[in-house]
Amino acid sequence: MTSILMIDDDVALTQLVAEYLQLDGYQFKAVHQGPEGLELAKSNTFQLVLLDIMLPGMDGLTVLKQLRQHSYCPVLMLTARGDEIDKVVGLELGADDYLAKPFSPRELVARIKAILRRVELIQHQQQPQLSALQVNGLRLDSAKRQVLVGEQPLILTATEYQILELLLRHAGDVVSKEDLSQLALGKRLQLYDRSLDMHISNIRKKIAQYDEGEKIQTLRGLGYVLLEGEQ
Amino acid sequence: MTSILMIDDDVALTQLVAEYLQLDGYQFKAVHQGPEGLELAKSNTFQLVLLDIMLPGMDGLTVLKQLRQHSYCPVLMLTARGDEIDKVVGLELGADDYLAKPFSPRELVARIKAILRRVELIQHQQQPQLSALQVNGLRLDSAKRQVLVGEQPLILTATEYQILELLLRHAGDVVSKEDLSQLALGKRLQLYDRSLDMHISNIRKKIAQYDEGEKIQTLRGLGYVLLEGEQ
DNA sequence: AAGCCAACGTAAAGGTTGTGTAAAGGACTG
DNA sequence: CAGTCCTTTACACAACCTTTACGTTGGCTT
Repeated sequence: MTSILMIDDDVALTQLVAEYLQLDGYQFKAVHQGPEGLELAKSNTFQLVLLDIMLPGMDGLTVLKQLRQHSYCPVLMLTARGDEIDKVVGLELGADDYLAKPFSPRELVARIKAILRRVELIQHQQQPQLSALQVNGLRLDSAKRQVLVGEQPLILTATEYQILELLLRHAGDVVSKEDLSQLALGKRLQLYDRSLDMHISNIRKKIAQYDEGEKIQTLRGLGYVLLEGEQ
Repeated sequence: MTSILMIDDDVALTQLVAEYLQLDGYQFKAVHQGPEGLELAKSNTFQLVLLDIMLPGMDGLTVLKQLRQHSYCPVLMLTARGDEIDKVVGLELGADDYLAKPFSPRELVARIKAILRRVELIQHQQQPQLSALQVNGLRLDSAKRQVLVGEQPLILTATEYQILELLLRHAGDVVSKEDLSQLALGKRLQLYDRSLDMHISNIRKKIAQYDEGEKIQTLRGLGYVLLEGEQ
């Protein structure tokens, strides 16, 4: 059961959000004070925290900063309209996303799901027993931070390795460009941002030096898949 | 019991609509002021809202915009004749349909039923326990966003997949072209719009590569059904 | 039964959008 | 300040969706 904590002094808003998230099957709890929220968040019993920036008593950014000293728990910041600066600061402090008020419940749920899906990707990523795995002629050696094509080690940059590792660890699954960008490049995918495409292109080129077969398949509009050779 | 809220300052009209909808077995309530209607709509006790664009006090579009920040509740906009622009704006703000005044009760009821049916389709769609299902030689793997014919995976475009998934999830039921267009293509079905027909044609062609049997049956004037093999 | 017409099937053309990639531009490092 | 890496720019291309056009089908009228 996924539990979500909301820290916001707007009681009416928290009640509204409570309704929607409970409809979607989430466990939900709201508190209206910064310090109280911080304590609860630190307890690590919630999979996600919705955090308002404007809070009486203790600023949302302060809460975030202190929380990050204890916990990686994903945080979605809620900001009043036009707090551009706060957004930037929040993301730098380690917020996972931000959402400007007023927001639609639809949008909120979509953002929450996106974050949780990404967290799952990361956790899947970190399973140590999969430190070495082999797919379709590619061998990942995450201890050495290296990928082999056949016997040939690829000379990858740090970013290229991260992207390829992510794809390898989810071989057969579609990984969205949004997720790849956030997890490997550490930034939201912007319109007309082509850098991820370039990395993919470069990775393909390096693999193709040793193996002509198609490894990374493009799914237009969806993302990329690392093809498994045969089932 | 399905409850419908009508927000319209024309008292005579609301009484008329009340009669018809109650005859059809709907719970009905009318209010004549924007703010009051907004409060009621936000309470989520109604399955559908009929919303007049011309309202004293608070504009119907404003009501809609504010409602959408709190609720998914379906909205059918009522517009005075010739408010073409309003229609467009309303649909962009998230109205589900519009109906020009004066309208016949018969038409109103038809539109209401269409919207409610679509909402049910979507809800049915979202049931996660049905992530994998098999019908008549077709297997849906929604985790991988893939459909298999026998063992062969189909190479579908995003749109084709959406259409086929919708049909598969309602196998044995007729799905209207209007619904398919709105849910898979994201637009109302226009007169002489043949793009949905083309998608169906292409899907059939792709399935037929591996299985000659008739999967998608046309019901002239009604829509399409994904045939279940045997009962 | 013939004829009409609207709905549908689909090939081909048209237009739009996302992606591939070379090359140039920045940013950082030692 | 040279080298490495990441990003941006620019253009080409391919995939995709839609439109057009014409043929076919099925229901309805006369």
